[in-house]
This record gives sequence, C-alpha cells and structure tokens, in this order.
Amino acid sequence: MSQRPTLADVASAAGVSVSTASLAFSGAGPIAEATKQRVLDAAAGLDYAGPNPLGRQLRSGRSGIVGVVVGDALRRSFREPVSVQLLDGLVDTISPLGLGVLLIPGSLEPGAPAVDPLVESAAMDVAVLIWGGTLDDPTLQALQRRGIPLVVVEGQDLPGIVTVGIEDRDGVADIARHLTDLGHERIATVTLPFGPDRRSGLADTERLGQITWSIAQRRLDGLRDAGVTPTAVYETPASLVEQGKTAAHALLSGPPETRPTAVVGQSDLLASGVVLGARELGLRVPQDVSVAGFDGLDLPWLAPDVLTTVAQPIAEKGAAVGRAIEALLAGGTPADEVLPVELRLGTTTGPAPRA
Amino acid sequence: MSQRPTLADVASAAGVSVSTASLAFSGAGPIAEATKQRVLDAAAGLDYAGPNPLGRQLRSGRSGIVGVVVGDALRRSFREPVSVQLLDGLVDTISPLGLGVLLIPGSLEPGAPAVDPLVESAAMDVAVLIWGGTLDDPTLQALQRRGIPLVVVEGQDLPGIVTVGIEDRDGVADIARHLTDLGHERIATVTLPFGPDRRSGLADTERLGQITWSIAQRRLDGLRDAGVTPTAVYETPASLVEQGKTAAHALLSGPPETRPTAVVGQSDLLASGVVLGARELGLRVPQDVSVAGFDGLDLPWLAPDVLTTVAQPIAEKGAAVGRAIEALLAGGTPADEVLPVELRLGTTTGPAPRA
DNA sequence: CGGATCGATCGAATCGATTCGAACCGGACG
DNA sequence: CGTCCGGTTCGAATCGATTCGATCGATCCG
Repeated sequence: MSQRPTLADVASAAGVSVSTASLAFSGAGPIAEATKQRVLDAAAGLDYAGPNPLGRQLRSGRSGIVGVVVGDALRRSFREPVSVQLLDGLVDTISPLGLGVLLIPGSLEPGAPAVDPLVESAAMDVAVLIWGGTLDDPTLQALQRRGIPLVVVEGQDLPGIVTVGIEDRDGVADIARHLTDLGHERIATVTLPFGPDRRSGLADTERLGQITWSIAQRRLDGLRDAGVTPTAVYETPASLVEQGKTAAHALLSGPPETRPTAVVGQSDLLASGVVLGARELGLRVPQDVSVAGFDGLDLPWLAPDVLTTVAQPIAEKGAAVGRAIEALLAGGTPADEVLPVELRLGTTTGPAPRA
Repeated sequence: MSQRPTLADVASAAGVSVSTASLAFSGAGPIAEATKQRVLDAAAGLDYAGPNPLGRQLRSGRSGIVGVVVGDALRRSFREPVSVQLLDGLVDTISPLGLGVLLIPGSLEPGAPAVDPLVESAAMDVAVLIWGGTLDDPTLQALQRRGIPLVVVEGQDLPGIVTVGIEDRDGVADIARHLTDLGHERIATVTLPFGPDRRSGLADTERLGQITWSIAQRRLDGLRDAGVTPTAVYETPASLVEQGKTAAHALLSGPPETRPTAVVGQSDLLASGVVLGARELGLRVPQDVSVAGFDGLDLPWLAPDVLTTVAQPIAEKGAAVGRAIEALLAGGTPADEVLPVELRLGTTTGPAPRA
C-alpha cells in the first residue's frame, strides 16, 4: 500500500461513493457541506493531494497544455529577447486559465530527427509556432496531422491557421523615411536569417530571391515601400550583437565616399552590434554613420546612447496569442491579429554627413 | 463521426483486435510484419496520427513532463542569461528521453495566489526549482505534498531533495585572492538579492543577517574565506546591468582615499553594470578601480574590455539536472552534484592604484 | 501421425478520474 | 396517509490506451 492514494481510497475512507468524492473536489454539482468536509478531512488524513491530473485529463480530453515551438533551436531563441518576452506575455495570459506552456525545440541539429519527439507525441491542446514556419515545415505538418489547432507568430499567412503579427513592414518604412528625411542616400541593412540555412554575408540578387522566412522579407520590403533601395544587404545567421558587429566591419570599412551613411538593423541586437562595430572602426554614431534598429528593447550597455528603433508591443503580442488560444479552445475561430508598432527616435540617427 | 479516430477504430478498420493494433504502434511485443503494416495502412486511411498521449499517460502513470519553476527568471530572462542557458542545457539532455519541459511561474505578483495553479494540478513526473527555494517556500511545499520528486538548483541543501550547484563559494574566494594579490585592500561587493523582499542599497550588519537566499550568502562567504572583509556590501533587487550601474554610483562616488579600489559583482551582469557606471563617473577600469564578476558569460558590449570573472559550466549544470531527473525516474536516488568553476582573468582587474 | 513448442493474436482487466441518469430520503402538500 | 418534489448520493459507463494471461494455429520433432 505504498502507492499514492486514489480518489477511491479517499471515498471509502470517508464512507461515500467515488462519485460523491469527486464532487467534493471538483465543486461541480450539488453536495452537502457536511459531506464535502468529511471527504476533505479523509483526504487530508490520507495525504491525498487532489485528483490525479492524468485521470482528469483523459476523461475531459484536455491536457491543459499549450505547446510552444521555440524557433530553430532553443539555444538561439533564448538569446533572443523578443521570443522570451513574448513567452512571458503568453504565460501571463494563459496561466490564469489553468494552462501551462510546454517548451518544444524546433528543428534540431542536423542528424537529429526532423521534428522533436514531443511534436509527435506530447499531449497538448494547442500549439504555438514562434518565428513563423512555412507550409512545408515538417513541424507544422506534424502538428496539423495530429489535428492540433495552431497559432503562428510572425509567420506568413497560412490558410486555416491563426496568425499573430505586427506591422513590421510599415515600421521599417517609417524608419526608412526618417533616414531619407535626414538626407541619407546610401542606406545599408543588416537582416535576420533568410531561412533555415542561416548564411552569413552580403546577399546578392540571387540570394535575395531565396528568402523563406517571411519576417526578413517583410522588413526588407518595408525599406522599398519607402522608396529606399539598400546599397548593401548583409544577411546574418542569428540575431546577435556579435553578428551585428561583424556586419558593421563588412559594411563600414570602405572609404567615406562610398560607405553607407546609415545602417538599418532588422533587430535591436543586430543594430546595437552595428553601433559597437562602428565605434571599433573609429566612426562616430550618428555623426559618421546613423544606425537604427527594430524591436524597442532597452539596451543598457549602449548608454549614454539610445538606439533609434521601432518599438513593438512584445508582451501584448504574447497576450494576443493567449487570447487566440482561449478562443480556439472555446471552439471559436479567432481572427488574425496585427499589432501596431511605433517609431522611437533615439540618439543613434542624425543628419547624413556632408558629402 | 467527426470525432478523431481512436485505436479501436483503427483496429476494426484493419480487422484486428485493439491490443494487436496497440502492438503495431508501440513495438513492444511480437507482431507479424504483415499485420503491423495492415494496421499502419488502416491508420493512414483514417488519418490516425498515433495513440492518444492522454490514454497512454494514464495507463503508464507517466506524463513525460518535467515542471520547471522559473521564479521570476522568465520575466527577466534575457536579463538573466544564466537561468536561460541552464534551461537550454536541461532541454538538450532530457529531450532525447522523450521528456518535455513545462514552464511554471514561481512567485507571482502580490495579490495572486501564493503558488501558480500549475503547481497544484499540472501533471508532471519531476519538478525542478531554479534559484533555490527555502524549506518554507510554498511552491516547494506544495510539490512535496503531491509527492513529486524534486531537483533544486543553487539552493541550500534540503533533506531528501536532490541538489545541483556549483563551487561558487570557492570561486569567489579565488577572485578575492586574485584581488588581494594585486594589492587591493578596500574591496566592495555588489550582491544578488538577499531574499524575496528584494531591497536595494547598502546593507548594514542587521540586514546582512537577513539573507534568506543562500546563493547571495555563499558568494559573500567566499570573500571572507579569502580573508577579505568588504568595505561595503551593496544589495540589488535583481541581477541586471542597470542595477550594477546604480551600485557603482553609490559605491564609487567618494574621494579616492576612501573609495574602494576593487568591486566584486556576484554576477557578470551586475559587474558589467559596475564597469559602465565607473566609466560614467570618469573612472578608468582597471587603473582606478578593478571590477570582477561571476558566471562567465560573454558580454559583447563591454568590448574591447573582457570581464575578469569566475566561469561556471552552465550548460553542464543543465545536463546534471537532466541526469538527476533520469535517475529519479528510474527509481534511483541520485547524489547531489557540485560542479567546478574556474577563475578567468580579463582586462578589468589590475594592480591597486598607489595610495 | 500425434504431441510439444513457439509465435501471433485476442479478451479482459486496468490506470484514475468525471458525469449522467437513477435511486433514495425526508418533508411538504393534498 | 399517499404522492410529489427538491436536494443528495450512488452505480455504472466512459475517456483511450497498455498489458498480461489465454488461446489459437502452425511448425517441428520423435
């Protein structure tokens, strides 16, 4: 009898039937106060800590779990403050509903199976894909085959799948206009990864046609929307400060006459790396080169500089995902949401240097 | 019949019994290749994506879920890279075992219930507490009452609970000796939070007696082990760069004759904030003041400086937690683990300035 | 040619709870 | 005194799989 007690044990100890004991815990259904108390006392006496969730879940068909597929590798995602803050907002929203977040690694290292075993066989009521996913993404396909409702963040629109995103294309256009208003004509950009191959370096025309992750594409399109054709597009394999630095060295080492006078980073981490890289090259920001980012993080290490950026409501994005989940579980079909962004001027952009 | 198919549907479609169908999926037990194929074909025909995990879990009594109580670490996570990297190492280790990580918020805002609902009623086979937990922690108590095996990271030793930690006390002692060897006599320290009240400011003797989170205590003790009595102890409410900056202003604003010549941060983020704060005050590092940290993160934004620090094997710590979990699930009683740390000299410490 | 053996398949019990309809009880009413 | 009724409690079915012991059929050997 070293087994943990079950509801049946409690019931017999309290001298009631199992169904009555269940009522005492769930509170659903009529039960006399005295009976309820007797059951709870019996439970306390047996060290019974409440109904076994597995039994409840099987019966109800709900696991109370939201699977969150965190990007390409958990490792990178976690260095990615945007994903993490999104997760935070999501947890805040669904925690009161009694839902929990199960972390699911996306595609793993080469050699590993294409999808994490959790994708195939973990119990979950809904799944969230952070950082998009194309229709041919094996993870997405596996989840669809299992019939698990999906919410996709920052992906492309997919038929029959709820999407949550931001107006990033417009935001980048705002930044581009800000820069052209300041007189900049040679504007380069440092991008997020184009796709799972995560290459690094200047992208030529051919490479620009191979963008599969729509987030990089949209933010590039934003520049063009404002009439800006970047003089150079530097693709990075990950949104990291170091990558921004590397990009800065590649973009800003030339002579002042041909060097870009402004650099737009597709994330704040990349942009702050560009600022640091520019400083290493002896360039002053913003006198010699302007730098703008995207996300609206606060980056204490750039002080006293403040990055010009487009702020996105990250926690609110998490909350929007949470609301979509709630609606899906209620049997509804929530509408896609696109959240607004806001241009936030800092000290890293200024008038273009006189030629 | 809009219900999703069950194993019974597949079995009858394939013309076999439920138990045989089960064998076809689980692979446990003898089954003729032809039969197996017939079952799998029937499954494909019905769009059956594999056995329902809830049924399997109830039967086996295992949910395959590891609950990780992340304290407020999630909210600050990009700011608290150590917890995040630990999580990463953990996921890498247990993912191949088919286990998933369920994020559980630790202490919530005041006003919320003392423990997250997930703590009370989520299905999990093991729970991990990051950043310790004292015996009177309600979360810890609730999990123990439920009979869920626990692994505690960086906590104090608790009877009957597996602990994973590092030799941080010795590591800090190494740092202290490094500084005294360099001739430093006035050494101040900037600490992690003392407890859930998270105060901010210089700690007097009384306050020093109120430390409940053992990690701060151990790293203070390390100084004393090396014979160093700090001239000032600055307590921070969170391990953040900004807090380090604030501390620097409080500690380093005095005249050179009484000002500390070295500051030991209990984390790299705090220490890097101290470096930035010192620079703001016009002090040169390390000529005017030496700064050392703890953790061994790479902080690209301090470049070209490299922080002197004590490196801890964070991913390995996650792996150690994973191994402990594996052992617990196998019915064993894994031993506590204490991982080594390593003093790593950078450019932020140097000889004490001449008096 | 009959009995032992082995592999494949099947039936039924089980995991722990929820839930629905039936049964039960005391009191109020006709 | 019999009936009806609202409030409780109970029994049994159910959720979807796993697993053990039994059964069945065919092969192998004496």
